[in-house]
Amino acid sequence: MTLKKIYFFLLEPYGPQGWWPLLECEGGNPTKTGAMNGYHPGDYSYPKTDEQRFEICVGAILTQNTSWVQVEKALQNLKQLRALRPEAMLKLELRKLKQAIKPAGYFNQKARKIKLFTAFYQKLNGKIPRREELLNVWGIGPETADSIQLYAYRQPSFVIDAYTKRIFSRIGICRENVKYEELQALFEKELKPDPHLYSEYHALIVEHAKRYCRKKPLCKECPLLSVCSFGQHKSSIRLL
DNA sequence: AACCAGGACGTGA
DNA sequence: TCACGTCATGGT
Repeated sequence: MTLKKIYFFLLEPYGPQGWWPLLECEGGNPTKTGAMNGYHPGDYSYPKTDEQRFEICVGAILTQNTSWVQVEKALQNLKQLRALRPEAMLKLELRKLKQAIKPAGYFNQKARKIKLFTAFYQKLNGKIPRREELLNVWGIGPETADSIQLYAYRQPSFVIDAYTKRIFSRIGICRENVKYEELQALFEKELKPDPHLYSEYHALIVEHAKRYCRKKPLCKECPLLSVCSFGQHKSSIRLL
């Protein structure tokens, strides 16, 4: 009940976020960050094509510990090179790949990760990968695996990230060093396994963390002020 | 001019 | 298991 209530507390002020952002989609909205056209609020029917699915996977790797604006630039470069398809990506010279994704940082590691993932992706031949399979690919950790599951394949895996831990530990629901699978299990227990709900919730969490629940939080006008125990003495509603 | 961003891996205790 | 160092660019 608590987690579902918080969901609506976020949805009301922010509205549907239109994740996962794509380079382009019909009737998409401009990003808040860059000049892309890929947010599609309220439309959960993406990816519509296999190219979009692959683009989401690559974006999920590129955005590891990196802001999305930088990832947009990298994706644009890859698009320019026509490399946002598995076959082309595997053929692309390693140094050209590194050059293209340089804006997103960690380009040595990420180039290798993308190559390895692409080989894995191609072997799937359209099948949906299991979470364990994804985790066995070098460079795919829990968050990236769940992002791919949820946004590329519409599987009900709840994505946990640093923002999720920050927000929900401040609220008082968990501690700040809660383990990934532990917090994920809580969300997946409290919420029905609906990919639309999971997608929207995670996107809202990111938006909320950027707007109010920053490192230095802006608690004054926070929409969650009434349910948050941060900096207060009110009894916490700790579930973990 | 530090600090941070939609993490993951390798290492040594 | 776990804490810590490393990877790298660009925006604020």
